Amino acid sequence: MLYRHNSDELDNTLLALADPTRREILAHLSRGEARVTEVASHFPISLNAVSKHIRLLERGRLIQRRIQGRDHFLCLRPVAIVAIQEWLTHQQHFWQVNLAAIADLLDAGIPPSPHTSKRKKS
Amino acid sequence: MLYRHNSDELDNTLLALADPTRREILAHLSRGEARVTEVASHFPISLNAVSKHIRLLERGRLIQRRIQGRDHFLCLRPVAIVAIQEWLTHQQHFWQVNLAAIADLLDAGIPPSPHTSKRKKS
DNA sequence: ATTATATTCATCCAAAAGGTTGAATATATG
DNA sequence: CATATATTCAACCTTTTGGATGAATATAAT
Repeated sequence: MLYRHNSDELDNTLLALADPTRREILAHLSRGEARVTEVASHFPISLNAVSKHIRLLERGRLIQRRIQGRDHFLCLRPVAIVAIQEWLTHQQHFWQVNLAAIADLLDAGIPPSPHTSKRKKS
Repeated sequence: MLYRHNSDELDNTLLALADPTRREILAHLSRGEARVTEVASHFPISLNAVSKHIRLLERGRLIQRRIQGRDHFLCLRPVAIVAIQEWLTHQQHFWQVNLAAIADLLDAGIPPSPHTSKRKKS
């Protein structure tokens, strides 16, 4: 990625989501704000490991931190999710065109060639 | 991630999306299927690098490959996108509750405190 | 003032990502 | 056959992840 350092925001958001522990942290925070130690207590990994996950979630703009004394309260920050959904919706425009084309072929009785559709191996 | 190896599918899909080159590859494929070399010609990196990106996109179930002679034709595979959107929608249910709470506070004239949520920290 | 709690920082490690180059493997084409 | 093309495989390098542990820092409580 030496030749491209725009779109970092979406990168960071998607990367932060691409880990089951971090998604679980988000799920916990969806039930209300919590301190770092509270969050960490639900995971079999070290507090420090959770602290690192939280940093990545912040980098992805998925959570935010409010420091009060020695406690760091975390809460969700839904802005980034909207950005992802916008991107997905934009992509899906093309993808659904693709899907529609496949459906048309099937509808016309053309046998599904190995590429255009593997459609439900069901 | 020694303690958790379920949910790998979503992991692989999101990780595959968390790179601008790979998202550009998807954008190219959204305009129709293409061979590996055709895709690679649009990027300033080596063919091998693109080949690796393609492997990650396959692992994320975002594209599929049809081999015809020496040519490998790639096309989009929208299934995974649906999985992501389902996950996002499920999450957003909670997140929008959170947003609604913030909106309520603002509506009541409470100044936006840095943490955006003074809901029961009991 | 001392101790306990909450959190990060620093370091280390193994594995993976993202890139390179060079070789191998098919498959077309002359 | 010989050669060119399409693609992957195999190393290698550097940076980042995801984990661990131990030390540092800041704040709270006794």
